[in-house]
Amino acid sequence: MVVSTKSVDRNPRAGSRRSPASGIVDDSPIARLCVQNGLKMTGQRRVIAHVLSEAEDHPDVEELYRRASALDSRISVATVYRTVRLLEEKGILARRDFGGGRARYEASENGHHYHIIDVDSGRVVEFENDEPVILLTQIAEKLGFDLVSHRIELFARRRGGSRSASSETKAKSDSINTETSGS
Amino acid sequence: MVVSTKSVDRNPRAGSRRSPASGIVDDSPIARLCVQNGLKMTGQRRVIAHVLSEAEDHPDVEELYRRASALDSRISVATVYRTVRLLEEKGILARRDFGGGRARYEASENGHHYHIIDVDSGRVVEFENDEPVILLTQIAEKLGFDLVSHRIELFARRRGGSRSASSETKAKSDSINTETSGS
DNA sequence: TTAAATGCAAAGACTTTGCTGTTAT
DNA sequence: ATAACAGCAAAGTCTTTGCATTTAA
Repeated sequence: MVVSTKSVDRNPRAGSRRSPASGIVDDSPIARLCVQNGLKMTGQRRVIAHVLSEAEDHPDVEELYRRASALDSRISVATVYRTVRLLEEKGILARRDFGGGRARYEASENGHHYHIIDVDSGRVVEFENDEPVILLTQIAEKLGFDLVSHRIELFARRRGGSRSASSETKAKSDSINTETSGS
Repeated sequence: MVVSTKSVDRNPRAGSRRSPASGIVDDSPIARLCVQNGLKMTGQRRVIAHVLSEAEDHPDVEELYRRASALDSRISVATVYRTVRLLEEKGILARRDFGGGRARYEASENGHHYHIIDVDSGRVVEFENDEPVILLTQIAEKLGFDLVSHRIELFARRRGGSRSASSETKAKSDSINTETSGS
């Protein structure tokens, strides 16, 4: 969906820069986090940061490369790989595994949430809920552990009717990645 | 640990066979499941089935190959890969992903349980608990889904004291696979 | 007898890396 | 000026597969 910010670059010295190849890439939340983490903001990195910030789904490297390339062709997949790795180490990005062999990414700043994968369509829906972490923390405790992190993925099928989600739910549907989720 | 059954092959026609190369492999629970699923019981498959049945941990293909080869050298990794894939399709094996790039396996017949990965040692401890599935089923329902399956992994650290697990817990510690789980 | 299974090596899919040139600071 | 970064292609890791051969049923 990529709704770009498109603010005009009125003041070149105000920190807001753009990629030499296209004028549509501006500073983004993730680009700012990069700076805060002492990373150099190259044109490529700025584009990738922009793509990541705009992403409302969980793109894999190939998809990120596709989107970034569309904005600036001077980007190689190696750079995308290196960038997501770096950003993951910095805690800016979170790597996900929804099955299908390739890693998928999303901004950490999106807050903590879980994923439910529609087994029929491959679509990923996010949801927030405090109960799992409470339960799992208790379980870990009973086993003599302190919970450091956890992973939950639900694989499910849309129920017949289309009863919409309850109020506490924020459901962001993924774009389908022609996923190779075959048997 | 591999505590082999070692029953002497007194009656060659009684269905209990062994690998031509070594006398220690006999029918195993998983071998029986193979037969029930109409699979041919070759010497290699019998050995692999035996190894899987004896495994108390979650070996990856390389480890399975190592253990199987120790019992019968006429086994190739390709066969191990093909076998675990086949057995997974038949529902006999469950594939796990504990992070680290390689798939790990365990017998499905071990029943439903979850895993807690010790982030310090890499050891995997199993535990049973009915609450997560109840909670997650409810959550899925609220989102308009019917839960098909789910995945839960806890990453945790042993708590200072060694307060043992509560009564409802069956903790099976994994052998450490020199896991490359470092970031 | 014959479909299934195996071995071996080649190939695939995804990811990392060595090296050299470029660039943000 | 210089450490970080990027591109490219080679290499690495895990897994699958084509093909000729063997084998269980």
